[in-house]
Amino acid sequence: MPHPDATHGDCANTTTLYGRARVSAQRAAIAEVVPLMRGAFTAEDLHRAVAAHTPGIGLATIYRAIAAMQEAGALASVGERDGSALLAACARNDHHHHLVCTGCGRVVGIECPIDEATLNAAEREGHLVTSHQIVLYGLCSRCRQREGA
Amino acid sequence: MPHPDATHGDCANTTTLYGRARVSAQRAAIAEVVPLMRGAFTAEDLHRAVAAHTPGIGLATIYRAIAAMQEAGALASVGERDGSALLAACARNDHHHHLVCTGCGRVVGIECPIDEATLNAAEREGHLVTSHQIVLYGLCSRCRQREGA
DNA sequence: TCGCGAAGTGAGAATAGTTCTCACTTAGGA
DNA sequence: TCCTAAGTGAGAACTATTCTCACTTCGCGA
Repeated sequence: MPHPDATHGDCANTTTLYGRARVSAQRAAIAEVVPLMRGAFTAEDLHRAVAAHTPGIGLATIYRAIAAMQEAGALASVGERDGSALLAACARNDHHHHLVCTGCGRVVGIECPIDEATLNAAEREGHLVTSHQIVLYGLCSRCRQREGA
Repeated sequence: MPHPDATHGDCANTTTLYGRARVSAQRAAIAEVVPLMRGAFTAEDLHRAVAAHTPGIGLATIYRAIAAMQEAGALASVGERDGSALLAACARNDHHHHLVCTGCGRVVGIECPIDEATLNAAEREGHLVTSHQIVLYGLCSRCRQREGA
């Protein structure tokens, strides 16, 4: 049951997040919360966070919104924690990957670290690479500074 | 209940596959089947294949062996299919990654496609990369030839 | 050869993340 | 105002994986 007084539809942000999918009040609420999530989060984390703003929102709605956002490239899966998928919001729309900070859990978007030439090495072996999935693990700049201090 | 007449323990192959873990008859049977698996496979696929040689082997045993082999680096997770984890046998022990062929499902071990210099770019932004996980998707040499033909 | 403790096993119950179903509501175009 | 497609909440269903339990086996020292 979409909340009657929530904003929806014409929000520029949400159209980016959901692609061409219809944007209801619930999805708009989710779209507002996602960029505020710190680091990688699970579907349940997101449900809790959204429910704080929009009480009564169903878990199924969360999963449906996640699927729509993943399809639109606004959300990425960056591994798993305790058996549930870890998600991260994508602030950028271009081709990029993620660095998951093992210190604070924050997820940072980074340039694609695959060198074209190196990628061609696979081609020299006869393979044709059409897509790839990369997750880097390490320390973000903040945690690194904190460790150094 | 380990099968009384199965070989175990002193198989050079299995010690590589399981690291320092104890190698029972069941695990030896699994170790024999894993290299024969074509392409990526699920735990259930492996269970079926092993059960053909060793009837009655439990699914829990399969999962335990998978965990041991992953720890030993003999088995890698290369994504998922229909909600279950996709696994691939690692023929090599050095640092490498996998190309999952979208044509035949075969998994090929490939050199790490991350250029040191490019990886350092993340470092220039202040991040410290300690590990990474890469899966490439595309066509293996065989499928590419078949498509070209 | 025996005894002992650690580790592996099969069966199946338990857990939990995710998906599906259903009746209903809403958006938006004609 | 209708009509249709799509979204919603609730909760059941599904299913991959883990856990528990009683038992067996291995490895090693005496």
